[in-house]
Amino acid sequence: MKANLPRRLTLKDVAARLQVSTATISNAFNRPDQLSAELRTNILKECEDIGYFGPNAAARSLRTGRTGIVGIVLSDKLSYSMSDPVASQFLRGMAEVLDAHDYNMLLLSSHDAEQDVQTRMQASMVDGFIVYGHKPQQFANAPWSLPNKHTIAVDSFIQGCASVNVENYEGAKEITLHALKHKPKGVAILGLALLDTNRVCRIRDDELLDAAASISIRRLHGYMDALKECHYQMDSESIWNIPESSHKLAHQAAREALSMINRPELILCMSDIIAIATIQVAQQMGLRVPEDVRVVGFDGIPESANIHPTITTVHQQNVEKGRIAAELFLGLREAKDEVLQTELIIRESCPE
Amino acid sequence: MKANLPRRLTLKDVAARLQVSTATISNAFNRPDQLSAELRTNILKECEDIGYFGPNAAARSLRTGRTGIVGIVLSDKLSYSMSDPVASQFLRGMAEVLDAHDYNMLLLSSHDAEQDVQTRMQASMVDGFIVYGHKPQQFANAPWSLPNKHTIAVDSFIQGCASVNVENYEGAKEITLHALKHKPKGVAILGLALLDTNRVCRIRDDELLDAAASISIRRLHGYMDALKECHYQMDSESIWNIPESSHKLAHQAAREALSMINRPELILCMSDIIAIATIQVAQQMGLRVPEDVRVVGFDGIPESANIHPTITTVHQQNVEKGRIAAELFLGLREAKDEVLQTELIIRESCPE
DNA sequence: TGTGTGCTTTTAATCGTTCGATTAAAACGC
DNA sequence: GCGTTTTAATCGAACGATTAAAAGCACACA
Repeated sequence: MKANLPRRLTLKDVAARLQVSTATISNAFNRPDQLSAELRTNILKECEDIGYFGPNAAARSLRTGRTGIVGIVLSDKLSYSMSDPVASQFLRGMAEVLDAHDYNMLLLSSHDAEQDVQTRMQASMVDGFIVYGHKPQQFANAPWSLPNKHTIAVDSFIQGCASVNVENYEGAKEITLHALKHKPKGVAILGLALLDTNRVCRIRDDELLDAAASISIRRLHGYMDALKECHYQMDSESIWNIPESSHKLAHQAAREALSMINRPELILCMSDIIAIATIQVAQQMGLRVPEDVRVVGFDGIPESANIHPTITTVHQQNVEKGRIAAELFLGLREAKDEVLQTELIIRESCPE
Repeated sequence: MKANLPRRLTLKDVAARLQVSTATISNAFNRPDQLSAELRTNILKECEDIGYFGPNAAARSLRTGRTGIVGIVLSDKLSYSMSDPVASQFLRGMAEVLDAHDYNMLLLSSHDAEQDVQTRMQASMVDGFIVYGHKPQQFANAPWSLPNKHTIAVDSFIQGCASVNVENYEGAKEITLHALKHKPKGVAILGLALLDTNRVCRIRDDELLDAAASISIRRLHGYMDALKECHYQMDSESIWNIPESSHKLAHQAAREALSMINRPELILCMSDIIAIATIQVAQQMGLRVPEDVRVVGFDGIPESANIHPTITTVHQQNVEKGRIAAELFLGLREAKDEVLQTELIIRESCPE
């Protein structure tokens, strides 16, 4: 079935047909100024006629040394649940800028095979990488060194690479200070991906150290410091770990938290998804939000303003984060560690 | 800053260092059986030492004619809102299979520039395409003809390409027949992307013809035929178009529908996202679901089982859809038009 | 001595472009 | 009509790998 295919057309074929050199055809596509307009029109017309769609990408890439592709490295979990609105916004911002500069995105999930990832990355046809939402330990060990392929870290730091982060610590601290004004009786924390496990569980303080670089830990520190400042004492009994931002898992944790003998009057959630799930659970249990229990989120996804009660949260500029990551990648802005400000948004789930 | 870079390493460098031919190095990576284990170990060690990560992808691709990349063509809207759980599941299924066969995914959004899309596709470094969620008219005009790059259509048909679809018509008809058993007084339909517009609006019958190939239209026909069988008469006053599956837009349409003078007692929603939004609006208006108004969805996303009331819906196997698309692409199954069965799931929002 | 047999390694011909250098032709200034 | 610059098209060497086919080699068997 393949035998009778007419072999892929090349520059040479077009050149032969038109009795000009291959270089001229190439120029017709890449440097319109190098040949007369008339000839160029002819060439393009001939190409269309015989079905030549333009220079072969692999050959061009070999010759020029660039691919026009950026590898998006997503953590295992993320790539399997792009439904995360936060990731989605980030992707949108990134796509916007990359699109405008004729870059395409190659999805690379940073698989289980941890060791393997550098090799797979190097083997892929890209000009560089934007690494998003990875486990910090994955890249932490060695200074980053894929020659000729520069890398941007997002929501994390990689040795020797520019990065984009948000004020996770500051945002978490600010919203906590806000929420504590009302002097809630007890406080619970529903954390996101604090541990390297797949189950919802409570957390012991000593388990946290190794993940010290992750955004979740920084948020946690923000919570804790605010609590300390207000003379609250947290026992680790009141901190949950939710492995990923899914409604189901968040429901489970929320139910546990709200079923404690001393039911907390404030629940600090590390994402809006978790906050939404928590409010749902509370309502199912006949609790009023915010009267009986106050809930705050993190991220500021659109949905947080659409449900009832609307959610008090820390807004982060995800789209902008994506744009900046792309611009850093493209060299459109000075390579350094960018930190985006967050904004406290006070809504119904935890008013003044 | 670039001057002192030690130039990228090649097969040749390794070969020179080890005093063997480049062919041997190549074989060390690609055909372990072609050389002695001992030599191979040496080679691999040397590569690691000097920092050679394996054959250059572009060169390999030029030589072999394949890239190991599949282009995922997403409609404009989709690529900007991957948060759609349906797309997310589909992607997961696809990624699973492709991953296992060492294929990577290149994201191509089928941009505004309609005409341009074929050219962009041909110019990209991929072995072929999986086209998902595109506007049918985009590919309808010409028979598909990118030489040597085969294409799989998902949730649609493209002339001359294998495809994966689900029983949109059948599923829609079945759930409607179920819902009508209870003899609701009035029926409203909240449709998804029935028209090529960005606004929520009601629909005139005559506007529908041109989009006849889309999955939404097939669902609509399912609804309508079921209604007809049960001697219901729909005026176009009761059909809404929601341009994309977002909570916000769905809220708007639901509010309009539920504010009609003759409030419908059944609302047929073309996605679970829309159904969820509709239920929220109903509850805000003090209506009970299903007592005052029954609501059914489509898709069967996980969330539909987690909210209250749980949603009666048409489950479609999105993950499986992704797997099949990937397998068709890889030639792992016979190329033809696959149609996946749907399953009616009866839950609280529209019980028996 | 010759020759067949495995197993390793090398030879050498591509793959389809790009792009700096080069030449030929045309245009310009005086 | 002669030097000089501009413009347009060509030349030819890479780019970094893959892969049949050929060659080398050690050994055994007749």
